Amino acid sequence: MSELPVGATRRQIIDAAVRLIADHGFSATSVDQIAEAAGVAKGSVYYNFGSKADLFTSILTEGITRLTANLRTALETGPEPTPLERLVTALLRQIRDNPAFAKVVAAEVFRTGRDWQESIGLIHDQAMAVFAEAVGLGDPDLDPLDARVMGSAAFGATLVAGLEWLTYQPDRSPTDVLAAILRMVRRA
Amino acid sequence: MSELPVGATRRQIIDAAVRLIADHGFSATSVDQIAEAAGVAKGSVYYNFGSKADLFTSILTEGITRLTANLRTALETGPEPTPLERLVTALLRQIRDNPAFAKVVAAEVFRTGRDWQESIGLIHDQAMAVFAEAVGLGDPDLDPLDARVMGSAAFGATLVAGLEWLTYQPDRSPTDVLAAILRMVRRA
DNA sequence: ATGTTTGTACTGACCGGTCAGTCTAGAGAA
DNA sequence: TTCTCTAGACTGACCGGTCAGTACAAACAT
Repeated sequence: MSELPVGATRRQIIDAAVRLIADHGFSATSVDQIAEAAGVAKGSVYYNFGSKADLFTSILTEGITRLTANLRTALETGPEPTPLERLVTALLRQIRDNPAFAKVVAAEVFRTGRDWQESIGLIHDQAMAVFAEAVGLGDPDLDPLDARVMGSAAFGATLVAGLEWLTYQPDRSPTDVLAAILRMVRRA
Repeated sequence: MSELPVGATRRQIIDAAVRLIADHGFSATSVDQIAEAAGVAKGSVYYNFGSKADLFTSILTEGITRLTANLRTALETGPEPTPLERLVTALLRQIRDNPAFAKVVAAEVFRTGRDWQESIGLIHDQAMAVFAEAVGLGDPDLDPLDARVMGSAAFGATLVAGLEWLTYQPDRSPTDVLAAILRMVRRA
C-alpha cells in the first residue's frame, strides 16, 4: 500500500464515467453506476464534483484541454507532410488512445439547448478552428468560411472513420487506416 | 376541417420525438414531453408504439429506409460527376431536409451495448456499404477494407460538415457548402 | 487538526408503463 | 330516419420503481 497520488479518486471517477457515458449516454448512466465502476463511494463523487452535471463538464473540459493541446503542437511541429495531414494523424491517435472520449464528443457535439452546451461549444470551436487553420495554411486566399466547412469535413472524416475502425475493424493496423483516411481527405 | 389521414397521430408522435431526441438525447426525453410536443395524450404513444424503445426503433427504421433509398437511387443515377460526388450530394440534401434525424444518427451510431444497437447497426451497415461501394466504383482494385474506411470517412465528412453548416453557418448557400465538402473529399 | 473517503440510510421528484373509461364513425335493425 | 351496437383510436389519472442528491458518523490520511 502507500500510493496516494493526489486527485487519484478524481481520476478514477472521471475515467469510469467517460467509459460508461460513451456506451450508454449521459442520462442513461447513473451516479451509482459510476461510483461502483470507479470503485468509490457515491459520496466521493459528490465530494469531488458538485453534481452529475459538474462531473460531465469536468470530463469535457479535461478532454478538450488534452485534445487541443495535442492538435496545436501537431500543427506547429514543422511542415513535414502538410499541416492537415499532421492534424489528421494526431486526431486519429487521440481517438485510438481514448476512444471513449471520442464517442462522447461524437454524441454530444451537435446537441443544442443543453446545460453543458457551453463546454461542448468550446470543444467544437477550438477543434474546428485548428482544422480550419490547417486548411487555410495549405491554401491561402481561400474564403475563411469555406476553410471552416472544409476543416469540419476533415475533422468529421477522421472522427467517423476512426470510430468505424475501432468499433468494426479493430484488427487493422493504424498505419493502414491513417493512409486510407488521408487518401480520402488529402486535396490535390 | 375534415382531415383524417390514417396514421396521422403516428406521424405527429414520430416527428415530435425525433426533434426532441435530437436536442436532448433519448434517455433525457420523457414520453410525457413527446406526447405534449405532439399534441397527443401519453396513452396514444403507447397505443401506437408498444414502448419508448419501440418508438425509437420505429424512428430509426423509418429514417434509415428513406435514407438508404435516396442514397441508392443517387448511386444508380447515371455517372454524371462521380458516384461518390452524387452520394455526398444526396446525403447533404438529406441532412438539410431532416437535420433532426441526422443528429440522432450522429449521436447514436457508435454507441455499443444498447437494446436498439441492432437497428442502429443496420443503418450503419447499409449507409457505409453504399459509400464503400461508391469508393470502390471510382477505383477498382482497391482493398475492400480500405474502401470501407474511406467510405466512412466520406460519410463522416459530409455528416459533420453538414451539421456544422446547419448549426453554425445556416445562412450559407447549399451549393457553396457542397462545393467545399467536395473540394475536401474528392480524390485526385 | 484538517481534509478526504466510506457506507448506509433516506427523501422527493420524475418517469415508464398501465388501465378503465370516453369519443367517434360506421353498420345493422326498426 | 332513428336507435342500438360495435370496434378502434384516444385519453389522462394513477402506480411502482428509479435516480439525483443529502445527511452523517466513523475511518483514514497528512
